[in-house]
Amino acid sequence: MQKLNEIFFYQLEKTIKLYRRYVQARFKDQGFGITVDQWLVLKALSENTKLTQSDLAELVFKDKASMTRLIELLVLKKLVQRAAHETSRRRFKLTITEKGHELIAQITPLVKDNRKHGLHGISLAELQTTEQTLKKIINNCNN
Amino acid sequence: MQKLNEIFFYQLEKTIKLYRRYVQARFKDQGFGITVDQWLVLKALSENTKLTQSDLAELVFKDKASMTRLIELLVLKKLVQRAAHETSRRRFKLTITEKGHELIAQITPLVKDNRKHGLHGISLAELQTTEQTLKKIINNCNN
DNA sequence: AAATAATAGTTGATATATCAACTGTTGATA
DNA sequence: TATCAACAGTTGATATATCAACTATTATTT
Repeated sequence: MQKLNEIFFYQLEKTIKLYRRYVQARFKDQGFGITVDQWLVLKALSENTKLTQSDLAELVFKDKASMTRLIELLVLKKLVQRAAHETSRRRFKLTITEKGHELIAQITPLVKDNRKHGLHGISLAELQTTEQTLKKIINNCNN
Repeated sequence: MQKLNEIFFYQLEKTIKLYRRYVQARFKDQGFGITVDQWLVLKALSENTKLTQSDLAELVFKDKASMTRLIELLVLKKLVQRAAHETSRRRFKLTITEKGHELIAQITPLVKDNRKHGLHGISLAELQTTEQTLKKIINNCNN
């Protein structure tokens, strides 16, 4: 069998973990007291206010229980508010607070810069091929 | 800013998480009572007996404390043995037990099949480009 | 050789993730 | 409309990850 280091999926894992570590370190450096996952949820919510906790869980690849707790944290940090849902008493209406919007505004340049830094020196063609490969793998794993 | 779904690193994360989930499910289905991380450690050890716990931690992107506990589990499962190191009293000599070797032999076909399944329909050229992209990202994150 | 720094690994505290069982609510259907 | 299934979210138990502080040992410096 191939050595770990030569295995494609090992490299894939290595890449995303290093990138996450890089991003998390920058978040910390610059005094943003949130995790990458919390950021993803915040960003998803800012794109679409109608997302339920279950939707969010799926989006960031966690289960509902984890999402309950993650959102509790965002609420504790006063970045997100939970309110009664207009039509369903099962759901919550999740809204980003003023403080949350401020954080998003402040962190966005950093986030963009992280992506740019991570993708530095990679041509558009390479990137597109890579995206295509990822899509195929995603498909393969779903059946 | 782009939507989450259009962001390259989000796709990257999605890919590896789905693949992991896929592999873990197959491990479970077929009655292999180990996690993907435990498998990676076992495999790394089978490639190189001289690896220390710290080496292993770095290899699978965890810290030393996590590795201590992961190895404890492998020892409990009687897949790995800890013994005194020949030259250093700080280290352990980690060896794979007979049972461990058997597990490796049994799980290897499944592992190979998983990789094949995950990469189905991807050309060699695509794969190589993708690997190159990953390497560049890894480099970018390390400085 | 003595002092100091660096290394390998462990431990306890804490954070987070996952699972299964649960509540309450809504949707479907008979 | 009464029944039952599906759904949204929570909770407690448990597993795992991470951090910081620690011990013991080995390597380096002076």
